[in-house]
Amino acid sequence: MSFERRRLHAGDRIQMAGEPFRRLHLIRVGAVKSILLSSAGNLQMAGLHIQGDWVGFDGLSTGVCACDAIAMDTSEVWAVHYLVLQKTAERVPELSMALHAAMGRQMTRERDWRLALATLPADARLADFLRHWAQALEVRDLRSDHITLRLTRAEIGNYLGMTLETVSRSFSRLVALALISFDDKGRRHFAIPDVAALSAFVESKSVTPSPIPVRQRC
Amino acid sequence: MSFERRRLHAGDRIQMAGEPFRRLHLIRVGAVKSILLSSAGNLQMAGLHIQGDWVGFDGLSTGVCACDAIAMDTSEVWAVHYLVLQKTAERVPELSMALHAAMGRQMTRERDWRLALATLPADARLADFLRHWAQALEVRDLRSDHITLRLTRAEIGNYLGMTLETVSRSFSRLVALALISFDDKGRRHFAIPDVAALSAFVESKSVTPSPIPVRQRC
DNA sequence: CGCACTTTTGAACGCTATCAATGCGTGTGG
DNA sequence: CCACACGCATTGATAGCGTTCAAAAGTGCG
Repeated sequence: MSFERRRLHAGDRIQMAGEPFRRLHLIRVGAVKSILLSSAGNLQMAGLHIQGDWVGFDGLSTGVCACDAIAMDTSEVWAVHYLVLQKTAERVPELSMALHAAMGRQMTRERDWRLALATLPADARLADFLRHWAQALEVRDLRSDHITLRLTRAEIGNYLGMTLETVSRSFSRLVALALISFDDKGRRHFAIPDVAALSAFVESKSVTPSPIPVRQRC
Repeated sequence: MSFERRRLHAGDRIQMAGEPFRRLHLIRVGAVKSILLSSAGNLQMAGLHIQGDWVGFDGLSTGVCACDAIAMDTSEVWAVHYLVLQKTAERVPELSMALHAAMGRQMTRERDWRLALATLPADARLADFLRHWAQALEVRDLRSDHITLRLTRAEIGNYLGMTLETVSRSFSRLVALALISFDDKGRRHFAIPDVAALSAFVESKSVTPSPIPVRQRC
């Protein structure tokens, strides 16, 4: 099976909304964001992907790429034609199952984010976002102590469903609580001194609107 | 490949959180809800599935079922062992690709819901929910004029990220706007006189917090 | 009929959006 | 080199939407 290895710079586009779906991309190095053009004509953050994630599943069902995918940093991705991957997977069950597992992971993550949006107030939502980002880096053996987020406040807010002002305020409050600290290098570089404390903060702020009674009527 | 055909009554459980992942379920008739036990010990609506949807993808990545899946109504599901499905898919590419397409659809839907939570106010969120539900029924050639939602206000609110009081108020406002109307049979039966009007309402209320400037810096 | 659960509606509070002004960092041209 | 402009980030004041607390009405079932 032939992977095409591509090196990318920040801003390079991996796929474009509207083009026919042919390839999947496995991210090896760096980070990629998916941008979706909403019906209202606005750009929306559709997803964030880093090392080990696949990009392109959005075209599987319709045959057309649904979103732009743009490198956020100097990156390396492996592109593979879906049909080739499919053919190979027929002979290599492990590959097929690994692909399924990757898709399952992505579904789970997407669902968890939906739940986070539904249950967390602004501060906790940002904290949860930063925590997951740090954890994702850690799992991949990347340095997770000093983190650089190559996103504007507007993009973060768009992803988290809050205004850029609220993002900024939440950052300030998290700093005030010493749950994060900004680097000298600018307001996009920060550190998480105590991940456990950050997690505890998220948990403590989690509220369930309309808790479902355990005593199920159905 | 052997599907096991199962008939279910409201409240019957298809899978249980924590049990080892072995089977996927294809819903043929009826509707199923997925319930997740959150870290705070609360029950959360994880997903809603109807005819044509697969249930069980949540176990793909970890090997363990993440949520309970419970029939909301008299239903029929086809259960299939994942490993058997996998073996069969090696011989039948169409099956493999259909499965991928189904997973892609589910991912897209999950992402769309996340965006809806991020951009729609309460009334529009409920309207969008009802609209999608009606459309899902219509696509499957089920009657979509008079709809029965076998969910409590608390469950709807939990799914949409709002309190049950707000759900109730939003229902009332949608009725006042004549975008929906309650049936005589109770407050869980309703009709959508004009789907287009409902869609227009959702669109009109859609606001993008922190719009991303089209002029991308990256 | 009475009880438990669900739904509706009201009033007050709090969180987040909105509008607005200021500060910061970078690149450009005088 | 500095002034300036531009985009991004921060912070403040105010308003609005949704939550919270509370009470009452509707629904289903033994």
